[in-house]
Amino acid sequence: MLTASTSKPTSLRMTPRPYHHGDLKTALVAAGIDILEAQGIPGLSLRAIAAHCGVSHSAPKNHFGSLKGLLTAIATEGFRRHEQAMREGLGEDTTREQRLAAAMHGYADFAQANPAVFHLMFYKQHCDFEDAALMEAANASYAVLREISTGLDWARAGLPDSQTRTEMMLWSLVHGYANLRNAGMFGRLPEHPIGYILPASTYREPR
Amino acid sequence: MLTASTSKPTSLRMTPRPYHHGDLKTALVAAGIDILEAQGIPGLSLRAIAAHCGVSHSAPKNHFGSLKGLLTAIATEGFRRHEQAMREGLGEDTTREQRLAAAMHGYADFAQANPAVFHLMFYKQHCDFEDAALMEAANASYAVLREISTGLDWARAGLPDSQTRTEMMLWSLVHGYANLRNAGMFGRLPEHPIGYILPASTYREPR
DNA sequence: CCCCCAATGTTGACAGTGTCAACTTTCCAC
DNA sequence: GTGGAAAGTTGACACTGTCAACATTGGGGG
Repeated sequence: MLTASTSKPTSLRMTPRPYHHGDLKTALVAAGIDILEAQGIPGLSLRAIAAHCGVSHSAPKNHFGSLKGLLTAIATEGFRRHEQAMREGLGEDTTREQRLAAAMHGYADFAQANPAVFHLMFYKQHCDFEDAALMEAANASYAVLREISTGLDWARAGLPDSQTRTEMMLWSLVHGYANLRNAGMFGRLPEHPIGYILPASTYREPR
Repeated sequence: MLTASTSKPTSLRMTPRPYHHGDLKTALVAAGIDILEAQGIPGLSLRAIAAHCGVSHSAPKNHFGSLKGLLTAIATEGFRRHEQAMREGLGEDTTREQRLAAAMHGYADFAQANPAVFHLMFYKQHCDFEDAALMEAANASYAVLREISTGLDWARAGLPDSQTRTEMMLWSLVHGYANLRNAGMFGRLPEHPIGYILPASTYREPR
């Protein structure tokens, strides 16, 4: 049997799909995110991602070891974009409360726009939370909320760790809101943006 | 090769595993919950559940149609237990704020004690949220929080739907707290029970 | 009382999955 | 140049959910 074309080695300048991809690692993560948001986790498979990159089903193993490794890399990229989404609404000239509200909106909006990636980012069974890069990206994302809430105190007075409790409260609030909304749990309730259920001093009109 | 025993048809009174199980549907859900909490979602498979009940790999299809159907049934049972967990701490003689705090503790404790089932209950990709039984169980669970928060108002004044906003805020807060704690996101923060980050009037000392 | 039929379980097959071992191709450092 | 490591391919394996065809059981109408 003769292979029809693509048999010419390097004669013409047509770059006939080189044996080595060039930047397969990045391409796999990007393809994974695309498939994830298009078809959800059930449609995401190592083989589908590999095929999407025009590469054999076993190629990803060289870069990520296992499916969990690839999912961890996807979640890491997700945290980077998540952090970016939170920082985008942050003007330097606004009050601390307004900055906090903007970050909360960024948090919730990202979750709504990228539900599958967002879910992956916080699901232990799929990602390796021992991974250094993932931890770094996750901490960088949390640091946004942490920085902005510094000095604020909504937690009850008279208890220690007021700063920590404020962070936990705000994080829980926005994270639960994002999850419940993505799950459709607010379906029969009137629509209320995250700003409507934030503590009073962080309120701002939704855009 | 001879099968050792269980070859006698019906001679002795030993009930040699009758062809029909009797209550397979319930047994499958119970086995599913057990496997789910022991090995997480990756260990949960139709075939494993069937084997756990001593039944062929295809028997569940008669009762649930597909894997999604079985997972939906598991989630439904999860919501029933979830509601029960919330109601357990509710004494009739305490104040409304104390009752609310008790329900919040029940919510968070259930999530911590049954992380895999809890996760399943709020994940659209796995469950069929059109299922009538699931919806009924989920609404019954939400009704606890709804009943108890009636008349309370922590959301900002001057905006409409204060009751709805109060429900959304409390639900988001406890749901996010449960999820983040289960995901290990509070790992490096000091431990704070849900009572510590509830709005001031619902505070009670943790048991 | 008996027989038929619907409900319940079983068996075997199929396509699809992640993982691994053995192999080939390419590129880079010495 | 050349040897070895990195990158990609191929084929196999066990496992999964789903389906069609079949076997078994038990209950309700003749």
